[in-house]
Amino acid sequence: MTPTSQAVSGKVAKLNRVERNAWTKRKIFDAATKIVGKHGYAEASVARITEQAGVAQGTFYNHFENRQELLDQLLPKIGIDMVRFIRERTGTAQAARQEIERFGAFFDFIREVPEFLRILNEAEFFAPTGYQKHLDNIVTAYVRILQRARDAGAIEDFSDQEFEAVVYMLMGARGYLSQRYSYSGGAVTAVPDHVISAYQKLMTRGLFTTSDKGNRHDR
Amino acid sequence: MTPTSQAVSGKVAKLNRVERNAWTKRKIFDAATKIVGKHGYAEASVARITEQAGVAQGTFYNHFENRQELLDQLLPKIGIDMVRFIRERTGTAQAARQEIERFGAFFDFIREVPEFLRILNEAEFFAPTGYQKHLDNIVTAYVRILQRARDAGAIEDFSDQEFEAVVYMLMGARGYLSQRYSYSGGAVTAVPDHVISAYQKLMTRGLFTTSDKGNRHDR
Amino acid sequence: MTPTSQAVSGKVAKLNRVERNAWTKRKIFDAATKIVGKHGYAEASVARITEQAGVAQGTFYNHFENRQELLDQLLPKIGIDMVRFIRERTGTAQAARQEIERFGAFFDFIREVPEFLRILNEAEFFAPTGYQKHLDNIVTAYVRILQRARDAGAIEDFSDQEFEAVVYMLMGARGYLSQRYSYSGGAVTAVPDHVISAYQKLMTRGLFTTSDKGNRHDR
Amino acid sequence: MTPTSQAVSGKVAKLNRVERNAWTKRKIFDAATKIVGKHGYAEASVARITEQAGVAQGTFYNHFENRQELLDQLLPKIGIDMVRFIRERTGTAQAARQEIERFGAFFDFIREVPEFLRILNEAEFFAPTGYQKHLDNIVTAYVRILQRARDAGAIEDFSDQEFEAVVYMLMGARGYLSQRYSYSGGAVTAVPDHVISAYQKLMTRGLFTTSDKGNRHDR
DNA sequence: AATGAATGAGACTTCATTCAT
DNA sequence: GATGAATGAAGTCTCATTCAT
Repeated sequence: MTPTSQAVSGKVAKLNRVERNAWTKRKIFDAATKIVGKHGYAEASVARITEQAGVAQGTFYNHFENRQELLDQLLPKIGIDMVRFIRERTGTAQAARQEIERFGAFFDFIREVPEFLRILNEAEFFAPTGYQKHLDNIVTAYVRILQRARDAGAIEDFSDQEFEAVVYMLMGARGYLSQRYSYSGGAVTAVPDHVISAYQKLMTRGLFTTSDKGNRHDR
Repeated sequence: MTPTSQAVSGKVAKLNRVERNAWTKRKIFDAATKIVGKHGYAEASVARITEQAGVAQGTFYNHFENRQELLDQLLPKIGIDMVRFIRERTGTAQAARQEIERFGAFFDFIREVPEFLRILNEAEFFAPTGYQKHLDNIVTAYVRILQRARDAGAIEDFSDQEFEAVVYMLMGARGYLSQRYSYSGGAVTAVPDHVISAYQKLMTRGLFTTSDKGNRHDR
Repeated sequence: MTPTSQAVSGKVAKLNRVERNAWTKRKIFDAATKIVGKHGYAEASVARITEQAGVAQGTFYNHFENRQELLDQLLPKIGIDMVRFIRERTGTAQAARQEIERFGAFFDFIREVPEFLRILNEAEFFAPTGYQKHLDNIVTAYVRILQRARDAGAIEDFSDQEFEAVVYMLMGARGYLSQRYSYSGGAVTAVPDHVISAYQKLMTRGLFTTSDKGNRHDR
Repeated sequence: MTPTSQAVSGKVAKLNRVERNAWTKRKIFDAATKIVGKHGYAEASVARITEQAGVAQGTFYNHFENRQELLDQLLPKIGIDMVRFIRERTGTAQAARQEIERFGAFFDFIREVPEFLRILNEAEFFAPTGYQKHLDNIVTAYVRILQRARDAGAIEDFSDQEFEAVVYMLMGARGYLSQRYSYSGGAVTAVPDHVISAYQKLMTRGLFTTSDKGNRHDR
């Protein structure tokens, strides 16, 4: 389902009780990810999820308190995968360059896990609790990144409070851009170059010091 | 309901047929705006809307083909009010300053029409047709503003395609910021100063030339 | 609509009150015939009929007590046209031959007035009063025909009561045959020859004396 | 409900899951038969059927895809009962005599299963799929009977194609006769003798060879 | 006589959740 | 723990008819 969670690929011969239990729960979870990712939360009825998972409807309630509980776990789970994915693809270059790398990695992740975009975008309304949890995760991590860049002198003149607002703007920008530019004819596509360059100009100039002198006009 | 459309404040003694018709449609429309704004699209059943409007359920279908048609009209309608509202509050200062004025006016509008935020945010899923229409309206208008600023020399180095991406980023930034900072304890509040300053720094430096020299450090 | 009722083909310049009244009623009637014939009684809502007729819904109730009243007039009206149509196509040959002519003329009428079949078949449930009226018309006329044939010696051995039963059988046979053999690919088609020959054998031998001697083996 | 399916006469103490399931489905089916038979398809709303069956509306959809699916099963199911019923009452006499037996048995069946007539007659419009299935069943079986009679020399001069038309005529005759003569004052009654004699004369003389010599005038 | 907006009952269907087996 | 039938509330939409203009 996600790059880091290799799909369970078949019934293993012998499982103890705990393993069987976890395995069933996992089947349901993966089924939900698949369905929400492809058809949206609204289509993710318990009937449909359990059918996809190959278990009975009643089984669902042995593993989750209710439908909402599962739905609220979806985004934070994948969100963590995303953070790890992006971190792994961010080098040790200048702060401004790193930000562009993160931006690109975000779109790479969308193509890697096509379910993510839909789960992210709809979560706000269909899984508000999970959405909030995800946002908190991202904001916390991102603000820390900005703080470090400020400590390193790559950012000046922004307070911690302003950093939070900046992170929301970055997330908003990515969210809207991904919706506009990640799809084409039903398929998930790479983001166009002019979008990357626009982001680069706006955010690099806006956020980072140009004491990485000269770079500004090189681009 | 909206700043420019003063609420019909009571049954006028005599209305001809056309007026009565329009008045009923308006009652339904306003009821829907109120309900979606307060409780979201999902709660905006025809039963609830017509009850709020004080008409029978069947009456709804004399004025709208179906529930979705009404829902899809909500956002574009208010969106136009918003554009007008912002335009009226934008002066003739430098382009960068105007952008900050627009940003502030956007948040003023949210407080003026508290329904807007929810209608905007949920429209993407519950009224996709209307959402798209609204986006098109905004992008068209906004790109034109940016082009004029470029013509005036206030923006350099951005192509038309990049402008479109920029507008999506601006909209995304506002959308996420408004969700984070416009509410407090259930009530709609003014956006904090540090959010405005963060936006100002990021966008002014990122988008506009500082050939309005020196200004950069004045702020 | 029917062969004998030439469609009113346009607004005549000046009509007095009575004529205008009749003209409106006629428009509604024709619209109903068209709709029921093409889409069935179930689809013939007052809204649809009046729309087709080009009048307002309320106008309907100036001319008909209610929807059912109109519906019940449809079949008897066309039924009379049918009787006349068949009579005109029945010669003065032997009684048995005349019956075959009537049978053929029935199918000719269906092709002439394609609305008839549907109106006839559905009337039993959607316009029972009209259906009964139509049946009575047909039975009365048909029994009289049979009686005359009996008087002429072409039929023996059937009582008046039996004649009524025979007429129901003839009508039933035609009804079922028309449903089975009058349509082909959506269009109304001529009835196949083997159907006519089957009818001819069954009814001629069954009903009429073969004192028209030898004929039986001629065919 | 039907002669061959004795009604389940009360909740049996212990039923396993499969049996309980079948029992519920059966309750719904029987309720529908009763309602359609007494009040017609149009009155057979899911609400009414489930109320009659003593189950919740939602339960209906655990057993039938939708309302139409059940409706379309009604006639073929009873139709099969009818065929069996008639076959059991048909002896080994001459072909012509057997046909009269079948005719009489048809009317006996109507009295045995009073729901049948209404279900049959309305099915054409309210359950066309089921109606077609029923017709096919009947035509197939009936044509075979006629073919065998022809093989035995009891019928001459009819082709297979003509047989099909004949069967439609027989069915039409029965259908119309049953509607006319099976009811009296709301109750289902035996068919009058003169109807039987009329059928006997028409069909015996029309269809069968009188090489069962002399018989013709014996009756 | 014509209009057409308003009415409101009632239809089918979906779905999260429960619970006996 | 797994099952899946049962539940019943709630949703959208249709339509014959009325009535003020």
